[in-house]
Amino acid sequence: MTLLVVDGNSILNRAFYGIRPLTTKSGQPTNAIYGFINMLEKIKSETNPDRVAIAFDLKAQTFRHKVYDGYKANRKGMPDELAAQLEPLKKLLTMLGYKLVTCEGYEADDILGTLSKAAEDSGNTCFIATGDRDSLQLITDNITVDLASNKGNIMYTPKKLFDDYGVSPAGMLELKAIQGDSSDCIPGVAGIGPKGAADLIQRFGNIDNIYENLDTIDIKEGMRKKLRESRDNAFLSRMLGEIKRDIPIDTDLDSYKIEPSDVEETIRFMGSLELFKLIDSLGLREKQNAAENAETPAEKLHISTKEIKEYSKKELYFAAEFKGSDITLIISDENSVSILNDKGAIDALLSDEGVKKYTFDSKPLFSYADKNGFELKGLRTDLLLAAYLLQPSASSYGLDKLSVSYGLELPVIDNSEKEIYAYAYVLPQLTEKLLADVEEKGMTSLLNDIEIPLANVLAKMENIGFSVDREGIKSYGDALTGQIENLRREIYAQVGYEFNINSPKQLGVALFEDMGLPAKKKTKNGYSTNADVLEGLRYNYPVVDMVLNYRTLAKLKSTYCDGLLKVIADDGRIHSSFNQTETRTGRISSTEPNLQNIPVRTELGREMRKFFVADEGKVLVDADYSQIELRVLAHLSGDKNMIDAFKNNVDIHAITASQVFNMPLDMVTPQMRSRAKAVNFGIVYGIGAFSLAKDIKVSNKEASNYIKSYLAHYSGIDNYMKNVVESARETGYAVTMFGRRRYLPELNTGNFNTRAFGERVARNMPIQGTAADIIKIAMINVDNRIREEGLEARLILQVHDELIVEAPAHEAMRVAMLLQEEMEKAVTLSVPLVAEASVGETWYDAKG
DNA sequence: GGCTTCACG
DNA sequence: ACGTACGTGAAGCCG
Repeated sequence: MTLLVVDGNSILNRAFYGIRPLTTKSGQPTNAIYGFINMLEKIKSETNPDRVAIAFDLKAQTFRHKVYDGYKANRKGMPDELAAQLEPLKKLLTMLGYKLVTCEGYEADDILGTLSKAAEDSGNTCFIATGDRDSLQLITDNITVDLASNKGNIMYTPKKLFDDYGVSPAGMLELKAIQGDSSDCIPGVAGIGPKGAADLIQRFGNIDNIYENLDTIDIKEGMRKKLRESRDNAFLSRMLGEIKRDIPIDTDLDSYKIEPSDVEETIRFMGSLELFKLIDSLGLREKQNAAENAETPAEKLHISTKEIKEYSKKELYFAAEFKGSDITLIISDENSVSILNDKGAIDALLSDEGVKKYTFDSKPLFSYADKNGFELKGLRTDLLLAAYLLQPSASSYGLDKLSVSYGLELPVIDNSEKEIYAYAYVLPQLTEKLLADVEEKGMTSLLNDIEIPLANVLAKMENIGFSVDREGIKSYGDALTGQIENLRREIYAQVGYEFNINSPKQLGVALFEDMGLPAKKKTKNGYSTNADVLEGLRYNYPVVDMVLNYRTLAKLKSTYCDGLLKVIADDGRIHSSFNQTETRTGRISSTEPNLQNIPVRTELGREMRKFFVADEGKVLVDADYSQIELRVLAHLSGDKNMIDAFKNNVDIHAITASQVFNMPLDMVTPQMRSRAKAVNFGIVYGIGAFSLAKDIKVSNKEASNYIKSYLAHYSGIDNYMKNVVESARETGYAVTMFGRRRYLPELNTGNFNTRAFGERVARNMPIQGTAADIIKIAMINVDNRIREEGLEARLILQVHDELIVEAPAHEAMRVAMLLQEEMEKAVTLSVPLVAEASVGETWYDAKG
């Protein structure tokens, strides 16, 4: 028998923060209820339990006011929107037949501990579903923790736990004894964090061992001292952190059978919460019909798997799994799922144009093909990209969620727990539904002609990487370390004592209390110490100047020097990941590392770019768009003045200044130009006088006059901005020139701030998004041209309005021309698109 | 894990 | 009267 114990509060929290706000027409929030039931269904499908208990904390509602030791409890009180969902959820769970368990005076953890022990003691298996890592101490061979994390659910068995943490389940508690846990007010050993704790427990097993031999074990003296001083806290922490396993609750497993109450009543209740999709996905209507007809409910679809050696049909619906350089295709094949492992057969299929391919997430396939020296041909769709276009604001695009939201039931696959088999199986149905949706919304060309070809380009960029000068970065970093240490000493001398300069809290106290500097802003945790605030003080207080310099250097050292050194691959190059489904506007993003925010604005930071180099005998060709967002705005708004300005190829910020300040062009001062530039940026971002004033340091009144004057001179833009918000409110979304959408439920909320935010986004997204569409088109065309012309050059990086190509030196001029040409003619607007290219051996030199 | 800060377009 | 510009990612601190 299998018991599933669900940590109700933990899962509820995940559901609440993981699902976008949903409410009924009357305003009752429902997102957490919806998310909870979906997650519960997913967990059940993973664990297949025949008994289910759902544990709830009794004191959850009281966190809001709870105070520990004079500090506000770390756990925030439940937001009202969440608290309002707790009782309806409990009622619904009960109607669906689940038993809820609470226990006065104990936490939900203790319920998990007690029930899992009861299950194991009676010779059964148990799954614990939670988002809280505390429960990992409960794991045994018969007790598995299904941990909900940002990356999906992870099944923690003793082995998986050891792989991830290097300790046994009991070791988790020992870890906690040392590192503590502030959210549960467990002190631990002061000064030792997760790393130190893990090292100690991996080497010595538990704190009893450590303390019995404290004087002789081989550890640093500092650590010995910390351990000695916190001895009592360590043992206390272990006691506090230990989950209880014998609290007074019903441990008879048979009490936890699932016994649904009246289906009709349940449907009515869910209907009142407007959870219609859930009624369907839980199959309640079928159950109701079945009950009415006294028939047995439809059985779940059982599917078998079979291994195959080849595949001969002309339509291939499949998911791919990668392990190292190995690939496996899981193919949806009539009433079964076929597994194809043969690399030769797979490569042949993937490169055969005649085989129409439908999959989810094509970038790894393009990458695989590129690494193996062939081209992926015949790809008809990528459902991940389709899902992104349909819902660009989603946080992730799991096939499970997708199936649920399109009303598809995932089948049970014989002899397998692998979800991917079920996902592969539903691909044909899902493809049909998703593509119909994409077509209906007018995004078919966006998907087929931009996003899918772009996935290929991005895969190749990831594979190629960017060559860097490792030794250069190291010595630059060493120089920084010296300067940082000097600054640190001087700051300590000025303040009069040592503290952690990296801690905004400690720094705020040092500057604004102990040194008595005039404080400006406060954050909710203390004084604000950001550059904006400190900048105003740096010329009067040398210590502030030092802190600002310290911050600059520390950032360069930790994020850029240390950060980049960590990710240089064996080939001496940095292979960033380019994410195509991350941003809500259509831009791509770059991670591990982020190569789209390498410093450039200050000379010291810009030095960093000297370490981004071309290989021996090659050069970098860098081209960027000039004012692409303002040009897009000119086009979208049709404003005559701005279109003329761009047609005449004048300095747009200077001409804006002359219009806003009502001056002849040759009378515009640099200050006026820079203020006009800020207004231009502000317009693109959705502008408010207050923020503009803060940005350019003028009064609110003055800023508001600038904006008025701007909109009077560019009346086309004024009109456009009004219309674009209105149309977004009516249709529910903002849209780019190429039909890319961003849904804006914010526009119809009652909250002023939320709505104002929605309005700014409605103004900004079409501009930023259209610019993103344009450079994507340019990337595809550049990549094609390079191949058609047989050049060795390769596109290696995109930074929103900038493309970088690495090319043999002799191709430099040709590539520079090609880049400029393809970027400028990517689309035709009512103003010219202008791109400028330059060449150099490093990124520093190649950037115009 | 959330907050603050700061790097980019 | 509200609170204050769009889009990202990484590092470090702390409850």
